[in-house]
Amino acid sequence: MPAPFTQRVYEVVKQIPAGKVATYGQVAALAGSPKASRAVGMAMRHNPYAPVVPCHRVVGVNGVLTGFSGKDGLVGKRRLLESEGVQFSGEHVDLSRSLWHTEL
DNA sequence: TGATTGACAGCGT
DNA sequence: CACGCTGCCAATC
Repeated sequence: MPAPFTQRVYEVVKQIPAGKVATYGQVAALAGSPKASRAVGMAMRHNPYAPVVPCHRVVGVNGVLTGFSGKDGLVGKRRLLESEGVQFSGEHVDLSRSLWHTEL
């Protein structure tokens, strides 16, 4: 049983709609700690709730697909996100169009 | 049980 | 505009 914070992160990430992405900082903030972005990454890496938690929809601060499952694997997930409707700009997500608007 | 690392983010130089 | 340092939370050794 991981920390309650991890569970909160899991619930937040779970709520990310298809075609959009959220940053670690955003998820961490919604989880209750804006500075716990690293802990969010930890939770995603271990992903004890996979595949319930779409960790591929969680990106870095600039929408950079960092981590996940290997550098090469990012390419495939990038296409997957595009299939969901996420707009990509080169090696990063177009946050201007596909950043998850949590305030809705 | 204690110390270090890790899928990050923000501010300063 | 690019690079470096610090702060935070959780997990692993």
